[in-house]
Amino acid sequence: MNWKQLFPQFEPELIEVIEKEAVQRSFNAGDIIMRTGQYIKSTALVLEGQIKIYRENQDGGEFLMYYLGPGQACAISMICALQSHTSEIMAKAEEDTEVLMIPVQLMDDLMNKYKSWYQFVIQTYRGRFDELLSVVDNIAFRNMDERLEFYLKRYTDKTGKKIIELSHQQIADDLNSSREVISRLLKKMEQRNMVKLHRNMIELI
Amino acid sequence: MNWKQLFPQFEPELIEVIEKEAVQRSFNAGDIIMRTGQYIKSTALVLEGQIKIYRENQDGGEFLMYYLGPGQACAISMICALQSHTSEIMAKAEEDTEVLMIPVQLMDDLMNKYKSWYQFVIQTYRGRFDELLSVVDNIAFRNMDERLEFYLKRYTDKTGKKIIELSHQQIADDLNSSREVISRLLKKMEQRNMVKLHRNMIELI
DNA sequence: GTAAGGCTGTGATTTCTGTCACATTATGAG
DNA sequence: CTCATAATGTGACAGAAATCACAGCCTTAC
Repeated sequence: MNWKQLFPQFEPELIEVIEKEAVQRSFNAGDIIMRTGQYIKSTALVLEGQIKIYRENQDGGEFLMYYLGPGQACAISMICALQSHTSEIMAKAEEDTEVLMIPVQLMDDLMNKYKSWYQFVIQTYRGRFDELLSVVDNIAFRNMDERLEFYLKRYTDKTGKKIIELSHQQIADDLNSSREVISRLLKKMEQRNMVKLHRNMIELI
Repeated sequence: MNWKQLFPQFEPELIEVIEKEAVQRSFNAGDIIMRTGQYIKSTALVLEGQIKIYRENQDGGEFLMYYLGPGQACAISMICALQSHTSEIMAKAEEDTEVLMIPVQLMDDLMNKYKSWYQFVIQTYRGRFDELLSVVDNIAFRNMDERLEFYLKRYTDKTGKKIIELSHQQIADDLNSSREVISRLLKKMEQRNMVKLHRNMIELI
């Protein structure tokens, strides 16, 4: 696939460098791409698929922070990379995913030489920061019903589809809640004609 | 005061530029430095005092995200600045505060010309991002008692003092909880010999 | 077809937190 | 000193959400 279309803002010289230095990798749905505590050796540009960025606690609870789709990059890996820190988050392929791995060592150089890369990094930071802010807003100020609605909306916004292919358990995990609670809330939403429930699938109306 | 000591990593040329272009401003304890929705015209370097960065919801709830002390800068204003966005957060002087305001227009230039500035921005991003992450962790995974302990610990870490001069109400606001809940939890902590309670003051043991 | 296992629905119960109501105590202004 | 006000203590209750228990139901493998 022609990855350049996903990053039209990149200048030709930058594209050349990336083509020369970056490595394309594939992940299957469910693969862990990065785990907490692991050293970060490269920054990933997403070409295809979806990557789920989440936080894990000691009891195995997974808390969704955001998704990365085609044309996006992991802000954390860019920051960590620049100072060779370890990862504070987990990244998992939600679907089969293609990424372009750019070695850490290049970061500084790219930042200095290519305006379009610099802009991209800044923009990525800002985007992720804003997403984190809205996550904080939600858990700080909202009840589970509103958080669930936000979650579903974000999911469909991201994928473009009105169909959400997730079990109640998966949603509960992402929201750090429990399956029963999510089931009940979804039932209420169905009664209010906001969704239609099927097995492993929720239809937004 | 000699602000350069606070930023020893800055190169001489950078210091010169800042001295020429930046404006020093004072805020009194309680002053709002920036509010949600406001345009950002400059980035602030904190010289003295503490600035509280928080998120406000429609009902007036204030949710503390983190503090900025001497030698630190507002990451959000750096990001917003670069794209002339509006602020997503509130900033309030917790104590009497001195800041150095650097006009937005300079940002790009500083980033390109001064390695030490670039490093500083990156480092600031990473620091704030990490703080936000631990905030998310806390509200997502922890109960109020643990969040309170974390809050108190963070406060003393920040100020270096073992004395916390806040009313229960103020703490409740920061944690988006209620005064009674905080009072009760503090009482429990006192019974477990973790703190001593006084009026408008908590002593950590 | 049938058995097993993964989903989903639902009631009962408990825990945590927020809210209301009001008592008590400390502080500072006059 | 005295009173007004702010801060704190505490009981009672309400609501949201977590947990437990279990019953159907849909797939898939065999």
